[in-house]
Order: sequence, then C-alpha cells, then structure tokens
Amino acid sequence: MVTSNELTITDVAKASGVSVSTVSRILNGKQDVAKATREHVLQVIDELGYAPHAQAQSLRAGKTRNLGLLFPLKDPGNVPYNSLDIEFIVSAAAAAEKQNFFFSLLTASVTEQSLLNLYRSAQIDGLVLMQVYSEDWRVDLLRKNGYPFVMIGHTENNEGLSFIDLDFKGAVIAAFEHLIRQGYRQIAFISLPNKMRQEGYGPALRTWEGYQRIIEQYHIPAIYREVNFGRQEAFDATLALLDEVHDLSAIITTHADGALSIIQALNERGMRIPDDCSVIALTANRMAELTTPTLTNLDFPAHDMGDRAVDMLLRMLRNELTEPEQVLIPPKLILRNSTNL
Amino acid sequence: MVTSNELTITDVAKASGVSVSTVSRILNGKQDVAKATREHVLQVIDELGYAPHAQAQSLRAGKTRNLGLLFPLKDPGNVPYNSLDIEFIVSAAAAAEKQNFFFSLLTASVTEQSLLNLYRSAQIDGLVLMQVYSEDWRVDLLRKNGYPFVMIGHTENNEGLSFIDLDFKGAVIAAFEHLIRQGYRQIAFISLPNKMRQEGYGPALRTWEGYQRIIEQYHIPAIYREVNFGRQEAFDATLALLDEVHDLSAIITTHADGALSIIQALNERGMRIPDDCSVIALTANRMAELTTPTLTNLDFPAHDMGDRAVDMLLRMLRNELTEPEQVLIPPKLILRNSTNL
DNA sequence: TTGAAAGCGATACCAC
DNA sequence: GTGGTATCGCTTTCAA
Repeated sequence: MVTSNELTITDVAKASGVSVSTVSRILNGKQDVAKATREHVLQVIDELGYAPHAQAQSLRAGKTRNLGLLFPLKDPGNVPYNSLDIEFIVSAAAAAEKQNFFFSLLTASVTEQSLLNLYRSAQIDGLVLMQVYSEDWRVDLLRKNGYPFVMIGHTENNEGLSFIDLDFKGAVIAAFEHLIRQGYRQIAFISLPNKMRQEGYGPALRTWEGYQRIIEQYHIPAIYREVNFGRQEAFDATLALLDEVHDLSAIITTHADGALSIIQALNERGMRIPDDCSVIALTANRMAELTTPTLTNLDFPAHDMGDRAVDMLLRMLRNELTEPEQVLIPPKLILRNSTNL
Repeated sequence: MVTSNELTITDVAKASGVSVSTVSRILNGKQDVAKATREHVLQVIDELGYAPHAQAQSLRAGKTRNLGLLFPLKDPGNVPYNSLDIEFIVSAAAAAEKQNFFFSLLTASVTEQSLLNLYRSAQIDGLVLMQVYSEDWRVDLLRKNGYPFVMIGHTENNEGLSFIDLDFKGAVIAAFEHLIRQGYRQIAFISLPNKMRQEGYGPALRTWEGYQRIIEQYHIPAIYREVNFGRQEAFDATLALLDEVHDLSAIITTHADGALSIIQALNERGMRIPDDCSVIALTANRMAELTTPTLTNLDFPAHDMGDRAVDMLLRMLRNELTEPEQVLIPPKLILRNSTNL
C-alpha cells in the first residue's frame, strides 16, 4: 500500500497521463469522459490512495459542507447537562453525516461578532440553534442577515423561521389534567428557574403558561417552586414542599433529571411513590425507565428532534424549503410506575 | 450596520486604499505596518464587517484547524449512550474551541478508506479516538501513516502513542478490596458483555483481568454475569443472580448506567441497599449522586479526560510533544450510600 | 473527449 | 512600510 501524503489532483493527472481537468471531471462523476480513461484514472486514484482536498473544493464551490450546533456552556467544567442534551447533539451529528456534512459542536458562548463570523468566514453553511429564548438576539441577528439556520425551540415572532419544538405548554397541561381527572388536587409543580422565565427562556416561559392555565381553569391550589438546576436544589425544594403542604399527593416537574432528586427526597421522607405521592416528569424516556420506580413522563423525543432539525436545515440549504417549516410536537404522556393506574 | 455578504480581502483593500498584502499583514498582526495604516484598515474592516475566509486561510496554510472525535454509533436511533459519553464529547469540544479549533463530532462508523480520507482530504488535523480495542485496526492504520491522533483508551502495544485512560483493572480491584476488607465475600460482578471482551474492547478486557486477579488472590467465589447493554439486561441479570446466590451481599458493576437497573432489581426483590446488598458502580459522579440511594462509585473523570485528550492532541499538532504522553488515571473510590461505612 | 488557463480568498516572498 | 505576484488544490469555462 502506498502511504504517501499530500497527494494532489496534479499528481493523479501526471500518474495517469491525463490532464487535471479530466481527473476533476472523473472525480465529480461527469459523463463526458471516455470509459477507458475513467477506469484507468480511477484505478490510479485507488492505487495512490488519493482523496480530494476538501477545503480546496469548498473554496472553489463557495460552500463549506459544514454545519454547526450551538450548545453554549454557561459554566464549562460544571455543566448542567441533562439526559436530553446528548440525544440532541448525537442525533444532529448523525443526521448531518448521513448527508455528507461535517458537524461541529460549538460550546463557546457567542457574541454578535463571533456569530456573524461563523458565516462570514465560511466556517459553516448553516446553524442549529438550541436554548432559544422568546426574544433572542441571535435569532434576530441571523434573520436580519439572511443566514440559514433552524431552531430547536422557537421565539415569540417566528415569521419566516423554521423550527422544531416540543409543545411545552401542552405538555404541562396534559400532565396536570391526567392527575386532575383522577381526582388529585394537591399537586406541586417543580419548574425551571424563575430567572430563566424572566429572561424569556422558551420552555421556562411556556411551561409556566401551561401551569397558569391549569390553575385558573381547575381552581387547584398553586403549589409550586421554581428551582435552579442541581441535585441539591431540586432535593431541597421537594423537602420544603412536603413540609409546607402536608397532604401533597403528586409532583409534576419540568426538570429533566430533577425527577431523580425528587424521588430521593420522597424516599428520605419515607413517602411511597406513587401511593403517597405520584410523580410526573418531562424527561427522556431512557431516563424515565431507569429510575425506581420508573417514571411516568412526558415523551421528549430529543433524538428525533435533532434529526429533523438537521434535515430541515439541509433542505433549506438546498433551497428545497420554499416556505418556513414549523413543527410543534404534541404532548404525549407515557404511563409508568410513578403514577397510579 | 452593513450586512453585505461575501466580502473578501480585496474589498477591504480597495475600501481602505491599500494593497491586499497590507491588509493581510494587519489581519495577521505583523508588526511592519505603519500605525496609522493599521488603525485605518482595522476601522474599515470593522465598518464593513469583514471576516477572513477560513477555508482559504486553511488552504494556504496547509492546516485545517479542525479536530475530529470518533464516536461511532453502532445502532443510531437506539443508542446505548451512557452518562459518561456526553462528558467526553462536550469537554473535548470545549477544549478544542478554547484553542480556536473547530471540533467535529463523527458518529458514522469508519472504514479504512474513510478514516484515511479524513486526513488526506484535509478535513481534520488530528483525531481523538474513543472506544479503543486492545487490537485496533484504526490505531494501527493511523500509526502506520503517521497521522496525529490521541486515544481515550489504549491498546495492547502503545509504543509511540499518546493516550489518556482510566485504570480499569485497578478500579475493579479497588472496588472489590474495599468490600473484602470489610468482610464481604458473596460479591457479584456484573460486567460488560462477553462479546466485547472477546473482541478485545479495552475496558471489558481490563476490568475482567482485575476481576480474575481478585478471584485468585482472595479466593472469593466467582459470581458474575457478563451482560449486554440495556436496562432489561442488567435488571434480569441481577434477578437471576439473586435467585442463584441467596446470600449475595454486594454487587459491583462496570455498567455505567446499569447500576440504575440493578437498584431497580434489588428493590423489586425487597432488598435494602446497602443493608441487604451493597452496590458499587463504575459511573459518572453526576449519576452516582442522583440515584436512590446515592451510589458508591469509582470516580470516572470523563470531563477531565476529554479535556486533557484534546489538549494533548493540540500539543502534538504544535510539535510540543517530544515524546508520547501516556496517562493512566488511578482508581478512586467515592463512598456514598449504597455501601456501609 | 480532452487540455489549458482563469479564479476561488488568502499568505508570503521579493522588490521597491 | 508597502505593493505585486506566485501559490495552496480544485472546478469550470473555453478551445481544440
């Protein structure tokens, strides 16, 4: 096997006694090449172990064949990952690769400058945005500049934008209605940090809206805590709720992995799940199946969402998306052992 | 704000009335430029919103400033992620970005061709390899071709190679010795699939070696199951063990998230942890803190490992690594509530 | 069916 | 201190 490096199309041309143009045509599968020439050159390419220089091709083509996923880490080193994140990331990566795109994971927090420069400096053709806020300067900026991107999440004004998101409001409503229908009324809501809601973080905002709607419509008592990320926070909040509301009979949470801490707290107080207290979480199915007891959860098809987001973006780049595609996934409750019936 | 696209260095040169060379010098921070010129050009660049074309720079420089992480998915769509994987991925991405490298997540399974082509086609400067086998054709191939890479994991013959890995053998030994020292003898070992060991998957192999060593040295009964990934598998294996060994007093597992299923199974049988049965797992600290009860675990500093692997690779690319760097992280047992004392 | 040459956007050498 | 120009590897007219 020949192991030499740094082969160029010129080397291939020389080695096969044809011109560079001809080699290029063959590489690009053009049809106007004599069969014999093609076969010969392909064999030379194979023997030499030549592969075309991707960056040179990109430069020439004016496209990078690179996608980016913005996954900003607020505090690298101590990251509030949850079990959903890896599904988004890996599924998006796989989807991009399937269509021969490179996929870059971008974890640094972006500035207006650095965001625009991703496109201007031709590092990427398009972007998947996560952690989208209701008013999101990144979205405004990209829209204004006409740069291609899709969101996992959505903003207040989504005119002209493509996205895929879970119906968070509907999800919370579905969870509550399930319990209310069974006669539960003392239901606590453990939700995302108040700060995130104030800042307009989509899921924080919309789960809250769902909760308000439930409170008003069914006149159940407003028992809730908006808690920060972290095991201890969810744990403490649960204990505090149990102290405060002695006849608490269920907890619904939008903290993906916080459900685990809630279970810990209930155990700590000797409360049996679901007999003394039911639990419903908005978390990955994978995680919901691993807890003891298994969790009744709102389906969160993160894998599917990542996959579809990238697919959407690629169609956009190919101009196959004549109008914006906006997908809101309806809530789906999956019953397991943390609730009765 | 000017939002025009597709600006080139020539546009900047024209707009500021200097030559392309001068703009290039300024972009690259060379010192032989008049202060006035520099300031003027920088201002023009700012006004125009110009950013140099990364691919063109790469082409010229002969370097891509791209790193790749190989994270092959055997069965996309139904992926056996565990809580460690995201830490590897995200920490590696963050480390690359910190040094201004793009970071690509590669989930497709590679062939000899496609692996070499990553380098030949100049898509990446270097690679981080995960899921390394004791005999690993990828490693052999890259070594033979002299392509830069580092491993998270290691092979049988690591001559000339750089890697960072956990001391899996030592970890298993540490876990057993901890229990044996306290008088436990009926300890079950729930380990990685036999198939992976046969295939020479590093962690499967070395945890097994650790176990053999313990069996021989302490003459404890060989109670073990090599189980496939998946909730059900670990769950069933645990139940089977409990049926088989009535005085089972502890379980040690190398299945990162399998510990959760083991807990489920013990609960199912009404066994209290740790009083009736202790559990020690080789899993992420983050996960160990979330279970009920919290898990005594072998520290698995995945975040740190991803970070250091990329750092190693970047030093290699800068030729700062005069000789191979081989890091084996010593085992560290973190006591929590799934064991006594 | 094939080849020569221009050009993608940037850098660096060599003049001046 | 500054500008002209060859060059990185490839694709694509345009001619032959």
